[in-house]
Amino acid sequence: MNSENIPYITIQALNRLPYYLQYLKTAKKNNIKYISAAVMASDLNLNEVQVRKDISAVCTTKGKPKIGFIVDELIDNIEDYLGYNNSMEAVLVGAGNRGKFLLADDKFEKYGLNIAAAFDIDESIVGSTICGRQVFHLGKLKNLCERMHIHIGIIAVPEEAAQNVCNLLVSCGISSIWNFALIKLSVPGSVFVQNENLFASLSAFSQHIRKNNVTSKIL
Amino acid sequence: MNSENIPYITIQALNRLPYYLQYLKTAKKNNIKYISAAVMASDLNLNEVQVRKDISAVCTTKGKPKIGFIVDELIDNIEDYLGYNNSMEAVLVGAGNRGKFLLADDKFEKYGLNIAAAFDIDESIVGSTICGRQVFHLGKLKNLCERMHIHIGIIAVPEEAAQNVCNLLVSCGISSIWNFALIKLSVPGSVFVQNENLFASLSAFSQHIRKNNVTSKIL
DNA sequence: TAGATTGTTAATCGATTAACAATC
DNA sequence: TAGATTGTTAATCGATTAACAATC
Repeated sequence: MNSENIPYITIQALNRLPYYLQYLKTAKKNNIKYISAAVMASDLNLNEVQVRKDISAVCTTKGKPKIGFIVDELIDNIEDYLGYNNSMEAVLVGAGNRGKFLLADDKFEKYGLNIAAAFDIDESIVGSTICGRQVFHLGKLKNLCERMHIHIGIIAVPEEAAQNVCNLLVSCGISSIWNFALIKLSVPGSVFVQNENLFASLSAFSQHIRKNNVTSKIL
Repeated sequence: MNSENIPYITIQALNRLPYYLQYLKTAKKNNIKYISAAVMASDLNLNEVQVRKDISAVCTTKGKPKIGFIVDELIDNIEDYLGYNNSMEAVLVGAGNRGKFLLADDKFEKYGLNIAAAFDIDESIVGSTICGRQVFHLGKLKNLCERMHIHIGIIAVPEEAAQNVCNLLVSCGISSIWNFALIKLSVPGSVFVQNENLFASLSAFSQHIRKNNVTSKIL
């Protein structure tokens, strides 16, 4: 599938794809060859029509009445869509607590994001190797980005430093930024920023627990 | 604010709260005492009415025409809502790559989630201390949960192990689970599960970049 | 054939945005 | 007072769900 043909789907649908993929791979391991949208929906606690719509938006394979979808083809199609076979090179700024888990979890690489190198200014980290990636001083960022033609940057520094790091990345030719700091970055119009909020889900979790007074109910 | 009075708000609004909070704290540092919804909305790239609705859902403080809201009061109200002053004790299962960053980032504690201890079965990790928290063998889970009256569990193990760990947590009296594995856990009706999908945002990021052919445009 | 399952069009539901009256 | 800003009611927009015809 070339990138011109990738249809845009909603963020919500995109969020469901990793669950479909994990589910289908488990099914495959259990030697299941065919699967219906109804079964997937029920196992994943989703609406049946939603599953069918998501599949038809992302997959070229068609389901067959009475049979369903071919598990192998669904897996291939979703992996294609998510870019498994289309790895992107990125640099990570901030190799402290926030950034380290990006280097550690190999799922990120499987999802098509390959972190070429990490950068920091903390002398106690600079020069070390984390999960096979070297940590360089921030001063070396420009040289490496240009030499390796990297145009994706990940910001995993404290909020106070994020805008400055962002400016530096932009000056190094970075055109897409994945931002883990909780601020709205100012960037030129040509630069794309995707914000990540690690605390969103924690807030929802906390709210539910407090609301239901879970602790005091149990005690 | 006691937990009976916490109004439910939408997930979307909840996701915006951490941004409001970070923004307001920065404003406070810059000695800004009053702020209008319009200014907040513009700085955070949000709709003005949305900001006002979120504030009125979460805060007891009222804005004043021509003046706006008192920054200090907004901060206090949002922190109360998010449970800063209402810490919950939790156990973490899986102190490998996935789990470590939860121990490392002190923001989680600030958001009201205090991880009392971590558990694993990997003998190379068991017995070590990560960011001040001891890593115990999974066999000691029940004893600790009961002794410390802990009812919140975090699952940060591989997908294959997640359901078993979940069952174990439930048998230890855990009633709320924050699940980082990409599977739908089977739990008794009384147990609450919040799923976290670290790859959702990465998928959206990848989609945008591929769609826009950013790399090839630049090269 | 009968019936299970797909794929799509129409209806519903919920969140966001617009319009506007109230108020300092 | 005039005008900036709030808070709320109504309109819009978009995602989810329901209904149903097509098909193996």
